Amino acid sequence: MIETILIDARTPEPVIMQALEELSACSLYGVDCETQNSQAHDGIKKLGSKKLIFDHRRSVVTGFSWYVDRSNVAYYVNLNHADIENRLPDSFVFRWFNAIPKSAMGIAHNAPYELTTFKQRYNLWLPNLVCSMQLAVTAHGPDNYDHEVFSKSTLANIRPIIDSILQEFSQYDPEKHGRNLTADQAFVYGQFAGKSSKAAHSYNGFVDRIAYGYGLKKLTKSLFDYDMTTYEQCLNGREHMGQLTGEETKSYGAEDAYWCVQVFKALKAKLLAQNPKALVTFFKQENPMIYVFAEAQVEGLSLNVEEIYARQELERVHTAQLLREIKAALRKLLPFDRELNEPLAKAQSYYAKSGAKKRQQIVDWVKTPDSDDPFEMVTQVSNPIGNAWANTQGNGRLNINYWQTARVIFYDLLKHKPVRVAGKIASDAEARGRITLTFSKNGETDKLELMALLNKLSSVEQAMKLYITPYTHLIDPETGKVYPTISSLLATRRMAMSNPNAMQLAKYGDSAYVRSYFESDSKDHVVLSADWSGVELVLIGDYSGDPEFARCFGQIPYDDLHSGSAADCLAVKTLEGLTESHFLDFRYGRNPLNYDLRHLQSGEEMTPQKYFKYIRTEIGKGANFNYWYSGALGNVGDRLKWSTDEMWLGVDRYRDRFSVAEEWRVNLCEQVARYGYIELPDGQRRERFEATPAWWLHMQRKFAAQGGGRAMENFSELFMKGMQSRAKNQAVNAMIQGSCAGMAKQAILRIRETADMRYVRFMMPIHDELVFSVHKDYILEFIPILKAAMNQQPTYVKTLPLHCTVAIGKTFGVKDQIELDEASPIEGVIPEEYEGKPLSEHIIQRVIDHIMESR
DNA sequence: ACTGTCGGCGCG
DNA sequence: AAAGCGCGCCGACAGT
Repeated sequence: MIETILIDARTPEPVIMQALEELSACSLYGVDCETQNSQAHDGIKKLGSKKLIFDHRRSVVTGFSWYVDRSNVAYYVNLNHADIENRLPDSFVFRWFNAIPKSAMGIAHNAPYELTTFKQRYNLWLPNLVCSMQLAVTAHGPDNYDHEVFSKSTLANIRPIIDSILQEFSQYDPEKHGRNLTADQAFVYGQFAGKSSKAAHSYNGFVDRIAYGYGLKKLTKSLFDYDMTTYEQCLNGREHMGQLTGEETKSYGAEDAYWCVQVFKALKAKLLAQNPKALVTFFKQENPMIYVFAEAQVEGLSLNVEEIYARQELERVHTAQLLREIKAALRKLLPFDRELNEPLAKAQSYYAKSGAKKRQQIVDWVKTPDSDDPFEMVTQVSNPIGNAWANTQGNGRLNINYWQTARVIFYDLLKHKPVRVAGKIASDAEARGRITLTFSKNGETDKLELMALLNKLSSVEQAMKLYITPYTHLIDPETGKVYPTISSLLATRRMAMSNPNAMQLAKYGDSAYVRSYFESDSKDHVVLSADWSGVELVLIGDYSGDPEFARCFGQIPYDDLHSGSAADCLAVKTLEGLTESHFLDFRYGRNPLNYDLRHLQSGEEMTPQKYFKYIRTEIGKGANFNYWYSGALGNVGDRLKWSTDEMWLGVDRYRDRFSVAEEWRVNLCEQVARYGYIELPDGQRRERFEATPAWWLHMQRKFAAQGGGRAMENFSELFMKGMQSRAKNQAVNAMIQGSCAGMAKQAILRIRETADMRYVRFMMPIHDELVFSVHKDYILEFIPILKAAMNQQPTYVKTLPLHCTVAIGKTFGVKDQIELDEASPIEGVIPEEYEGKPLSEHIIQRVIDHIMESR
């Protein structure tokens, strides 16, 4: 590290002048700001106990640091530290800002944060800023590591679960059992191999430990073997940065400004040597997005605050009533058997351990008298509604819908045979569906009633805990807005959103209403959303050159790929001998061969039209994604109740239709197995060392070093096989989703250049969808600009035409959004003859007027 | 009281 | 032989 100089009210002017002169002559500098969030609004503070969220509208900049490349000093400025008398006024920030040369490049780690803060507090956009964290994302994935380090690291982290692995896999025979694991085997396998587990004992945990990482401290460690001071060390027990003096903070603050430059230079050099194409993409595509992210955060999203609180009120009353009914329904079904359910106790250790306690809690609650008061009623048991209302936690109380309780109810009290998915006992929505079906077949009405009530409760709980409650905490009381963070730090370089994540708004089902709480920026704006049509599949078609894809996607409007896949899948056994043209008959209500059309889960009879729509999406679209990202049809097969043989028969059928694309997929898998990475057309790579034979050998050695003999060998082979095929699937997925993400970024950047941004604001990306707030008088002009930006993608798509559809509405609500390219008639606005077709400009104007009148 | 882990579910 | 990928977020429990 280098020397750091504190600049505060005591600093002699010549020192300041010298520092600013150095800055004004530089071409590269690092910058970092320190903030404290003690002024955050109450809602965010409430969330503060669970996770750190910045209320950037109220954050106080305690100071900032900068470092000029190759200098021997870094500076830290006291703006709002505890030594009040030494603070410098805001004017210093402007003086500093003005000293930055126009041509200089600034580096910050997590630059959107610096951008947002300087904009919010001083109304300054730091120019030419480059994010060293974003560069790390271009340089490596979140789960990539130095192969040397990988080779040297032992698998010691597996030790906590090694006994259960050996125990469960002692009787496992790969020849005989294959993928058919018992519940306990599946559990322990999942503990180590789980895709989304970050547990220390898991493989992901192992990788996490050795990964380069994205955080500045981890990168500095992995690139320079330097241990930076941590935030906690710097705070040293104090609550926030504002409680430290400038002197106490200076070296911590300045470290960041120094090291982000070093990280930038190291990663840039590495990319220049290994993959210059990706470096170009970084500067022209990935890094410019940091300004988009910062702008989106500064502006935030407008919410209908009144409706949110009204809904909260309503659902509280609703939940109280549901709980009364659930209690009554349970009362009818009690008591439990005297003894615990033996097979369940064997299959589920938590049940053996605490099943009796759960039973007792249920019995006790049922005995508790109901209350007419909703608050009392919803706080009798633990649930997201009551807990948010009373501002409390579960604290060991009964939660009716918690998976353990649910399983005690389903498999103990109601005596349903445990539903298993891949060996593991399940209690999710699908399992509940199957259980309901059984009770329905048996005519067990009391049990059916309970199931229905529990489903209702879980639906309300989900909407409240995922949307309503967090929103009430995140809404800024002054603006009625939320200020989500958008980032692109994912393995595929897709974008993500958090606090709140508006990408995960329900579109169907009971909580779809939440979407309508998201509003345009002002009363004379609309929410405009544009979706690419089938873009992931179009890309597979484009990259592979497959003639069947070309037939489908070679012209606008596209033909329908999902129906053909759906028909193929149904033909395997559900509707034997079904052809695509017979399936298409269903769309128009025809069923000349009198097929028996039923819902796959409930068995309910369906009209041909409804069946068509349902199957096309669930099975057709499902099969397409299932296949290309897995090389098989496991999910679809489960839904269609296929045996293994039937599944592979379905796969053969599917592959036959797309033999060229299949060859492309296989080649891509071979590529990643050979080179350890795949490369997108923009040069960005996704590394998957896990796909290579070298990885296999390393892992074999690592497992062997852990001992355990035959059982461990069997376990490890099962894992390694699974991991290798997963890595290949990830490569295919990264190729497609990564390209889509690049297209979305290109489109957003292009729109900022070509549209009049005084009348349009980018609200958020939703992967294949871009959402804007647009002034009513600018919509007609904007749409062609938008479509050109989205559909002209020379980097990614070479042969097939791209297509997108636009919808506008008063809100983002499903019912409010009016489709402009696949119209549904509205009386007096959209004439009948436009059904399913694009609207003329004249009619679009009528739609706009219609929306404005409805305000 | 805090952390790590897990099941579950919303989206593309 | 093979058996979807990518996320963010919540709440309960177990271990400390």
